[in-house]
Amino acid sequence: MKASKKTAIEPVRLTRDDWLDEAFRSVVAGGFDQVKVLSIAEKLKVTRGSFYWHFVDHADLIGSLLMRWKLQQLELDAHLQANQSGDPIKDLAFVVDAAFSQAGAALENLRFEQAMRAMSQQNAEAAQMLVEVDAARMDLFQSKFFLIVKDQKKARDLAALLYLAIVGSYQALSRPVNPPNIREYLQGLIAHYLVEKQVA
Amino acid sequence: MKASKKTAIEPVRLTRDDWLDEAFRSVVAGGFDQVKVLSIAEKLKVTRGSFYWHFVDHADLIGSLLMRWKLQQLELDAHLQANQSGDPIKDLAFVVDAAFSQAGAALENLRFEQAMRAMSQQNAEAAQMLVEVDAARMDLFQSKFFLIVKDQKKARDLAALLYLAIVGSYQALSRPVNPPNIREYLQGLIAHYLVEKQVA
DNA sequence: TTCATTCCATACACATGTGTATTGATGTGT
DNA sequence: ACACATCAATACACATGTGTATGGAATGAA
Repeated sequence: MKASKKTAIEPVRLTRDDWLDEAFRSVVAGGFDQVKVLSIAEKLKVTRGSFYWHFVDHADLIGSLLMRWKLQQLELDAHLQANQSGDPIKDLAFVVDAAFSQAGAALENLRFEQAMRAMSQQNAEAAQMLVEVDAARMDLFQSKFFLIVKDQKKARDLAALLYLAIVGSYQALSRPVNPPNIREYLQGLIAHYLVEKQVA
Repeated sequence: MKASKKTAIEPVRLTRDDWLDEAFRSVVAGGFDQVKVLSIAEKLKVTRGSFYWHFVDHADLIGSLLMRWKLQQLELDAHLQANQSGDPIKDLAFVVDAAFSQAGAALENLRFEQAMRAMSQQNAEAAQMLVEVDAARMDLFQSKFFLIVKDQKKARDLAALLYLAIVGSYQALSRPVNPPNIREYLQGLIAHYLVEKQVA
């Protein structure tokens, strides 16, 4: 009975990713301004001595968090772009579905992105990453619409309208203007108000 | 030479609104988390002794700021609703124009609203005010569209699409997906992609 | 002038946050 | 067993922020 203390909470050694995960949750809960080394340490049940071994400073944590998010989003976009079916309208519906499927299981990603957009005014690094991610998503939308309307300008217009509406719905989550069935809602708009009238 | 020091900056007594104005600028610059009594006092060239005379505490400042914004926005909405021309399409263009005219002279209002949406997750008071303001704006949009499409559901759909796109463009300001001529851009979308196809 | 009101300065106590330096504990290979 | 590397605790210095208590200067009314 001298070896392990047999505590219910095993005192595992933390990794850099453990800190990033917990920091992510802090951003989701209260924005980037609430990412405090001290409070995260408490949630991880360690002291700040651990943090300053895994990270050089606070800026290191934020920067790593941003980079991880960006790579994640670009990978997701590439994955969607690879999964092409024959029907562009079906693809668009699937993309919109993917954009909101995050809201189901983990709407944490939406909260994080909202926090990033709020911070992008002061943080040039975050602003730059949003530019990249937005551009990648827009290109995907545009490519789908192009297969329908056969016109790059029209395709870009429709892509911008749809994408801005999605971003807007991220901001207005659970409000009257943003019904719970926003996903089917936008998909209906694609089918009826945008696409059908165009091909007609 | 014993009376006034003849300093270039006259040492005026501040009002409660002076503090609110400066706090507003702080929100625009760095979000609600950057609204610090100390930093605002420096900008006003006074000490915090002044603040705690005009306000009971920090929460009092934030609450008053939110209330002032809400009343301002609802008044603006009512004003737009009163100025009805005969042509609903012209009215819609004017409303969109008004939504972005703020971005010209003072895009401060957009920054403030963005900060409010970011904070609305943690601040129930801010969330409630956004609900009211969003609803008022939506009603205005819907009433205009109804005069065109003569159908409440369709009108609400189109109003939601346009409003969410506007909110989205607030978030993506000065990014590739949001061209500088976003105003004419959306107005063109109204005229061609939405309205024309509907009445046809 | 006198006096009270209005507005601000100053000093204090307290809390929370970062960052560094040092020590301590827990493996892991040899 | 030993040495070494890995990870975390502790203690310290420092900065920034809120809130309170109290004194002081300017303004207006009597």
